Amino acid sequence: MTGLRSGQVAAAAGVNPQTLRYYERRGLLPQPDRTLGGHRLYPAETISLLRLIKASQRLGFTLDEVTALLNARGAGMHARAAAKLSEVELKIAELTMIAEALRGAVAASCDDVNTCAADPRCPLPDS
Amino acid sequence: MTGLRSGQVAAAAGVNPQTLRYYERRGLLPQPDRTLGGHRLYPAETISLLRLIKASQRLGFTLDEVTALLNARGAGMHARAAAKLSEVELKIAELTMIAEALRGAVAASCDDVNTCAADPRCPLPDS
DNA sequence: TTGCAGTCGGTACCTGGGTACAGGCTTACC
DNA sequence: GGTAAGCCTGTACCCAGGTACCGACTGCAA
Repeated sequence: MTGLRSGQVAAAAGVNPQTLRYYERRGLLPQPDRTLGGHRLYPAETISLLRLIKASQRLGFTLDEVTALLNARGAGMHARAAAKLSEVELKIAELTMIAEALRGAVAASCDDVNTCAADPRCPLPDS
Repeated sequence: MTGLRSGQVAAAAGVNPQTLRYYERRGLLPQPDRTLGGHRLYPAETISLLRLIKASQRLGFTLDEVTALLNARGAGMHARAAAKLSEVELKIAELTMIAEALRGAVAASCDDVNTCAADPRCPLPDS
């Protein structure tokens, strides 16, 4: 009966204990062993798995995508990362345009949105 | 009793009619005049106001921020745009690092997340 | 053996930005 | 004046990704 309790795992991975049960329901975490009394006993790898999930989220994957990623093997994984890479590149391009527009708004001394929007030099409406 | 009906305004601004009432509740749109029967009558400016709201959203402002923006005058507006600009620039920087990590993952032939995450060359866990 | 922290399952709630539906009224056109 | 389209209010629901609360039970140490 060895293993980590949910609170320990959650603290080690920097996650709310409720989130463990949530991930289990979503199929991101395998069902752990239990004590005789029904308390969960996690293997130590769960902590790195959680960190992997969080890292993938930071890479812009949704939980559904992470689930697919965790079940993927071989070229599937490769293709998904490549697909996500082009998504991220697209997003960077969009944000770059947005930053341009904002720089324009700052430079144009766009002081009052209402009047500025009426001004043809205002970059807001077309962005 | 002149003015535009909600359906006309919504269609002209490319917005769902329900959204007009939602924005009114949120304080983004002023309360319009009404017909004797209680139907809303919008001034024509409402259409450009809606477009301005949508443009601001595309610039990354939340509806709460747009509300504040619409009520702001002078330097407040300027400062907010500048603040949002640095937020956007930060986000671009984050996404750029993420793209780097993904390129790494693709290049490293990171075929199976589980084994790859255990591999010290895998860029996923630290991102 | 007692006491208390930790955990259990189930359910409800949160944020943001809307969208959908129900049942009734108004407006416009023929 | 009939009829259909449009609009009214109010309420409920959607998405993702959790978080909070409840009353009951377990585990562990003193």
